[in-house]
Amino acid sequence: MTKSNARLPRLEDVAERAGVSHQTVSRVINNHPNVSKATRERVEAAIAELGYRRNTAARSLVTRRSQTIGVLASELSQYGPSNTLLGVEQAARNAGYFVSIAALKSVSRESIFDAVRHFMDQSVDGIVVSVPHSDTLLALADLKLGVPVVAVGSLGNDAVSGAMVDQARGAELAVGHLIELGHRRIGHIAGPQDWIDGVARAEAWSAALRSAGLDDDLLMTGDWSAGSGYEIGRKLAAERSATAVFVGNDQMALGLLRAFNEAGVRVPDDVSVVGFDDQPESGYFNPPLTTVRQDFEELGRRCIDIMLTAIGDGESVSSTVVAPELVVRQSTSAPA
Amino acid sequence: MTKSNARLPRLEDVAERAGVSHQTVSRVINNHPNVSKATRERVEAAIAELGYRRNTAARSLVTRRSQTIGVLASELSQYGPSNTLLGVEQAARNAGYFVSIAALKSVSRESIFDAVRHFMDQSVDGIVVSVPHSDTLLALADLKLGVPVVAVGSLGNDAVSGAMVDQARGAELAVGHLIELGHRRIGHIAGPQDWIDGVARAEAWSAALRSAGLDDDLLMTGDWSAGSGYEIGRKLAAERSATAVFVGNDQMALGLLRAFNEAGVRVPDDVSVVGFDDQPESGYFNPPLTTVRQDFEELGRRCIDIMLTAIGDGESVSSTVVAPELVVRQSTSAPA
DNA sequence: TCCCCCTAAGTTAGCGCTAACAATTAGTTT
DNA sequence: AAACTAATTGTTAGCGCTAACTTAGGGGGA
Repeated sequence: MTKSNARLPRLEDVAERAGVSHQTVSRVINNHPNVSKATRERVEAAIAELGYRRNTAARSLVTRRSQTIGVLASELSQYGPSNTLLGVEQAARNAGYFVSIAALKSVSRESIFDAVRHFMDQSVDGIVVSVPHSDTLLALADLKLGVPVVAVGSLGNDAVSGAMVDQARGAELAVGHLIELGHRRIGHIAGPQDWIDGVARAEAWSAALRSAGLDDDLLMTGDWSAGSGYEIGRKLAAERSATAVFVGNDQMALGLLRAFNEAGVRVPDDVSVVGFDDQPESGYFNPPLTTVRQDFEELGRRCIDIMLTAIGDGESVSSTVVAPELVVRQSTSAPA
Repeated sequence: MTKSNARLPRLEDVAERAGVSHQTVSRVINNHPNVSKATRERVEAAIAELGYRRNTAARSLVTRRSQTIGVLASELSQYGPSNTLLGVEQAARNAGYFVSIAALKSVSRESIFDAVRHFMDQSVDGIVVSVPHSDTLLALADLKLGVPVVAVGSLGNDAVSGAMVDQARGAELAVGHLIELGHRRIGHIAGPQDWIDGVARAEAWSAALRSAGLDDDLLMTGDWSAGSGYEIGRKLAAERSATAVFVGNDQMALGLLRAFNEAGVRVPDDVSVVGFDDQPESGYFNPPLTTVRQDFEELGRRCIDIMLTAIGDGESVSSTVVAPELVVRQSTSAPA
């Protein structure tokens, strides 16, 4: 780790010091069998003494693997995606991989291809795609990259494998909670319908209502932002059509809460609100938000599990569906 | 981009097709002078026809540069750090660099060394450190890595260069605004005092008060979380010592707002509150939060500017201090 | 005992690229 | 036109590593 002007030690140097051939050293660092215990120890000592570290470029050149996983991500400034990245990075680094990142400011075919080209230039061993737009996956499936692609939040898409939080279950939990409290008119503020999760939650909301014999006509669509939740909240406050709202994420719920507060609609007395995500702040909203918790880090870890399997470098994967959890706080109660 | 079982084309193949030597092709892709226009065009055509892409590993092996910048980051799930990463990634990719990331779950000497070792194994060309603890920089300065280190949020530390948002100016803006409104008892909820920004904001708050002839005795310390803001808010609500509070970040401000609301303290009628960061949600707090905006992406971009200069690959840098901006919303007013 | 086989090493040949040097051509200058 | 210079292109030698092959020693079965 200390800087020095002298050349860094290489296999040859270690070999010389240990009195073996460079190939034997290579065998030791790659855990090949057929190295006697005595030599192995001698080599390991030499490695430690010289502070030898393998040259990644040379290794990549000959193995044609970079030990690097590319993460293609968008919306990185948001809670979910950034935590997924955290999980991915942690698991990948633990497994000895480098994590290269390409963040998309805007999601378009062009920007995706750009990022993918970037990764191919780096000859990544695999690409984790954390871009929650449904058409992204299709675009990528078309590409036939020659390396495994694992997607965050995609099952049901045969072209690309991935891990996901069970969105349907989460929505069920939220809606079920409201129904149990006695609500009969339950609206939904959905996320954009070109987002996988946006669609999944809206569908599950609708299914849960119908299977309880309730109407699913109170559907509105926002863009995940607090601002859009606020706008919709103003309308909702004027109409007073629902006694409860299941909101697609916590940020829109925050906007909704703000609009209700301004309009004198009391939460939960007049209207109950359930969010989705459970960001760290949600417990301090006004009132503290009942919401559905997603374990994004776990999601990221699972993606790497799948990736390692695909690369042929890990155990087979147990499950690719992460269970969500309902967190009840003070934004829900029985209807008046 | 299409997968094929055949070997990818290499310099040699392009050379053959263009009827030149492989070295000439190398000259073209590296923009060397002394290549005639005619040959350059011929080579470029051959490159396009074959879909040639340079092999990074081979190049790295001989140049001893990886075209990779390592980003050592912590607190990535938060708004500021994740947006800084965004700016870094964008600028680095634009400049033709790969971005490798190591996220720290906990900040300790051990975890930092681990991450640095990881980067050295990858032979990154430089390391951007986005870890806001003051002792991190010291630890890194000790290390003498042999590659440039650029820190996010550090001036005044001679050992490591970096870009920063002008924290003092930001605090001045916030406190100045409160003083102008007529407040005389202005408290501060500081961030942890082992964070560079936490210290800087607290000091500037204190300085601004004193230069206006006011007392700076109402200082409390949180941990940046909404929870800590909430706890402090409960105390503050009971004491009623301040007519205005300058809070170290927006999340703590959210907790404070929640505590005040519970305790029946009206904002801004009873107490004015100013935050710091301007997260996208802050405009939808209850009430919408007056706060100091930081341009994190710009901060990240500046870091890469500095890095490129250090690597010897970019123009010299104009300024390394990013100006913050006061955003006035509804959480501040003249004292009763 | 001899032969076969298995283990533990060593040797050789690139991976695809760039830097350094060598060679050729064209363009001046005297 | 000879002799020099500058511009352009080609040739050679690795960068540090691993895969594939080769060789040198034992141990066991006939």
